[in-house]
Amino acid sequence: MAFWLLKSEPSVYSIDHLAAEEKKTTLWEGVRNYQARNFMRDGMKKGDPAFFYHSNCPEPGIVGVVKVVREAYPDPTALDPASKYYDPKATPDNPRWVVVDVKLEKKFKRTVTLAELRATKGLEKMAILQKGSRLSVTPVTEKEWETILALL
DNA sequence: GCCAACGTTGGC
DNA sequence: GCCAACGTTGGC
Repeated sequence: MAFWLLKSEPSVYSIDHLAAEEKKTTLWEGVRNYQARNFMRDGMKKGDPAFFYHSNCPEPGIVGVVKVVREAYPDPTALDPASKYYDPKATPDNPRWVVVDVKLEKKFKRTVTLAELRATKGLEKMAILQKGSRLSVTPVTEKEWETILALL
């Protein structure tokens, strides 16, 4: 089993949006970065847990845990001209972009803030803490996972 | 809103 | 294949 971190701007899609979904499940759509896509396509397996991270907001940080409930398949928004994620280079034969389905497992009672992550020993290597890191899907080690859960 | 860091695009 | 220009991200 592998551990992950999924980043989203809460003004676009927050953990509360996910909580409001029927079945508390959503497809992680709109990823348009090859490295992030490859993590979803090649790395994320059914049952893998992932942190839900809020970025670009007043209090950036980890707000909960989701679980992969369906492995990678073509991102329908890439093929939909009406979608803001539409990619004219994507075709049904070569969909280019993928999504996974994730289900809300737990919303934390409080946000584990970015500042707190930075101040915690053992998390220095996390992708999210690297300067200029913009990947929306990144792997987390088991140790990092447990370290973060222990902060709660 | 600023701005640094980064990925992508496209001319050559 | 290089690299400048451009657009986007995301913390502050």
